[in-house]
Amino acid sequence: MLDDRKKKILASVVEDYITSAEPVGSKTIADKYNLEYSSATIRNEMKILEESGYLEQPHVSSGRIPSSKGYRYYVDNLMKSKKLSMLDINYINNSITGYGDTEDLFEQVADTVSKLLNRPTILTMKNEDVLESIKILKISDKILLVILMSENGTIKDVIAKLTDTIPDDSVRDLSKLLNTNLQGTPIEKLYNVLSTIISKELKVYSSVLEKICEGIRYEISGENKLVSSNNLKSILDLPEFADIEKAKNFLNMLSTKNAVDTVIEEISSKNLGIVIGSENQEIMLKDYSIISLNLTNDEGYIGKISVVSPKRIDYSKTVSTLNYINEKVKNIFSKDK
Amino acid sequence: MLDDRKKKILASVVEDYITSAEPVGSKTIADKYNLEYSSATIRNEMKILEESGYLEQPHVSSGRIPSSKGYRYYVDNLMKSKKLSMLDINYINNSITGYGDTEDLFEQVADTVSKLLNRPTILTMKNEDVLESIKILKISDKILLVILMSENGTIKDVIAKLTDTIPDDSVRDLSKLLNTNLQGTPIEKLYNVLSTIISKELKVYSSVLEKICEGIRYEISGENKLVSSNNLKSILDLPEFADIEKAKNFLNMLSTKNAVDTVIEEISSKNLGIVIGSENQEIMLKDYSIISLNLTNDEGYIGKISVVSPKRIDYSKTVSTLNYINEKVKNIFSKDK
DNA sequence: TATTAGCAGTCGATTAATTAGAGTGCTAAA
DNA sequence: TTTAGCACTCTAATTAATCGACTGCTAATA
Repeated sequence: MLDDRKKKILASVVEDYITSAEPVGSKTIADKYNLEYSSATIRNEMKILEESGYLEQPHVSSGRIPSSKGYRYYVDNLMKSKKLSMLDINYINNSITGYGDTEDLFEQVADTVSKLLNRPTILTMKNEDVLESIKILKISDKILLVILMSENGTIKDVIAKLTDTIPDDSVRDLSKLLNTNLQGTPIEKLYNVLSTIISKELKVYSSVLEKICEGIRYEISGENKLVSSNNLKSILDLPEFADIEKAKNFLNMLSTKNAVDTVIEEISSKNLGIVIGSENQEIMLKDYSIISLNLTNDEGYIGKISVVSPKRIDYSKTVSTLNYINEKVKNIFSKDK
Repeated sequence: MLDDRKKKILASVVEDYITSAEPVGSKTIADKYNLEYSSATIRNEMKILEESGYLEQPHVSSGRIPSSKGYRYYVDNLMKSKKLSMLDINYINNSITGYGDTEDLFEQVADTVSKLLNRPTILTMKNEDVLESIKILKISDKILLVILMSENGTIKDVIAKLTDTIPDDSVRDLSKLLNTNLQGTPIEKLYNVLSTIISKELKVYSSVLEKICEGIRYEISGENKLVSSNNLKSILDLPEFADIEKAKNFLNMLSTKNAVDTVIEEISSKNLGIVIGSENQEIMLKDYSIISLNLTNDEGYIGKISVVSPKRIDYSKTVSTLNYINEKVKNIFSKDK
C-alpha cells in the first residue's frame, strides 16, 4: 500500500517520536536518519502520509506525530524485532524466581514487566480455574485454616474463626464432605455453590460452614486481576504527564475497572494483542495503548500480561520483553513437573 | 504564652487554611469568624504572630499561612476534638470486619484510614512478633505447605517445592524438629536462625530445609510494613499537588524507605505522635506531617497506624478517626478470645 | 492606652503585546 | 522527479501593563 520511501519515512517518524516525544520535522528525518532524500521531498511525503491518516500535526507549523493508524501500520509492517539487552535479561532471570504458587509467580511477572517497561502492568489469570482439593487444618480450638488448591496451581487459605470448639473427627468429616461436594467447582463460583449447599443439605455443620463460606468470599474477590505499577513516580516522569491533568486522567482510567478490562477480554483470542489509541472502543482509552500477551504452559493458556501505556511506547521492546517472559514462565512450569 | 485574642486568631487562621488551602487575610478572619475585632487589629496581631514564628507569609502582599510552629501550637493547645460523622462511623464498621489473620486486619485498617482521610497510610506491625508453631502439610509428593503461626496471630504460608519425593513419616518428623528448634524465634530472624541450624545440625533433611528456608526468606521480607494509598487520583487532587513536581516529590518521598520509617520509629514511645513539617529531621519531609497512633489490644502494643500528608490536614478529624479505629481493633481482638 | 479607619505601597496573577524560531506548503528551477 | 528557497503560520517564550488582594503604618477615635 505505501511505497518504499513512505514506509521508511513513517518508520523514522515513529521511532524518533518514540524516543523524543517531540513532533518530528522533515529536517530531523533528513539529518538523523540517513535517507537519501532532501527535506523537501520528505516534506511532500509527510504531507501525503498525513492526508492518508498515518501522521498528524498538532498544529500547522509543527512537525508530525504518528496517528493511531500510523502506529498500527508501523507495528504490523515496519517494526523490527529487538533483542533484549543482557541487563534486561539478567533482571528478568533474577526477579522471576518461580517461588511459591501460581499467584506468586504472576505477581513476580507483573512487577518485573512493570519495572522493565516503566508502565503499569495488569495480569489476568485464567478464570476457568477449578478447585482440585481442600485441606482443613485445625489451628486452635476455635480456628480452622482451610486450604484451597486449584488445578492451576494456586493455593489460597481461608481462616474460619468459629463460635464453638470443634472436635478433631468433625474436622476430618468436614474435610471429606467438602472435597466430595466441591471438587471441580470453578474457583470463582465457590462461594455461591457452597452457600446453596449449606442451605439445602449440610445442615449439620452449617455454623462452621458459614464461617468458611464467609472467608471464601473475602479471599476470592471474584476478580482474578493483579495490577502492578512499580515506582509511580517514574511513570509520572513520562513527558505525556507533564500536565497534571493528563496524569490524573491516566490514573483515573487505570482505576476505572471496566475501561481496561473489557479491552483485555476482547483481545483474548489472539496470542499477542495490541490495541492502539483510538482503536479502543472506550473513549477513556483513546490516548492509550494496551499490549497484551497470552501466557501459556504445556497445557495451554494460563493467563495474560497486559501493559498499559500512552500510545507512545517502544512497541518492539515491549513485545520482545513479553515474549521472553512467556518463555521464562513456560520453563518454570515445566521445571516444576 | 499567647494571649486570648492571639489564640483565637491563630486558631481561625489554621482552620480556615485547612479547608481553603489559600493564605488567609485579616479581612477574611474578621468577616467569617465572628471575632469582635476589626481587620486592622487582627492585622496587627497577625504581624506579631508572624514575628514570633506562628504564621508565615508566602509573599508580602498575601495572607498568612500557619508555620510548622503554628500548627504545633494549634494541635497542642487550640484544637477541639471532633466527633466522627455517622457516615464515617458506618464506613469504618463495614470495612473493618476482622476477617482473617492479624495481617488481614491490618490491611483492612490501612485501607479504611487511607480512604477516609484521603491520605497514604502506613501500617507497621509490632516487630517483636515471635513464632508460636509450625505445621507442615503435604500437598503433593513434591510440594509442602509450611504454615507459620505467630503469637501475634499472623499466619503465613510458605511453599516448598522439593526436588525429591518425601515420605509421610519424614514430614511428621520434620514438623516436630522444626517446632522444637524454632518455637519462640522472632519472625524476622527465622531465616537466619534456620539457615544456621541447617548448616550445623540438621544435615539429614538439609535439602528439604533449604527449600523451606528459601520460601521463608521470600515470604518474610523483613519489613513488616504495609502501605495503602487508595485512589491515588483523588490524593493528587489536593491543591498542594497542582504543581506536578510537588506531586512527584511526594510520591518519591513515600517510596524512599528510610524517610518516613525513621520518623515513625522515633515516635514509637508515645501513644499518639504528631510530627509536623520542619520538626522532621529528614529534609525530604519538611513540608509533610506524619500522624501516628499506637494500636493496642488487651496485651498491649501491636502496631502503629501512620498517616502521611502535606502539613495542611485536618489534624482533629485525623486524630478522632485513628482513635475510633483503635477502639474498633481492640473490640475485634477481644471478641476473638 | 487600645482600637480602628483609611490609605499608600507591595507583589503575585492575569492579560496583552512582541518576538523568535521551528517547520510547513508551494513555486520554480535543476 | 527532486530539490532549493522563500513566504507564511503558529507556538512558545519574553516583556509590559493592569488588577486586586492584602499589608503596614499613621492618625483619628473611644
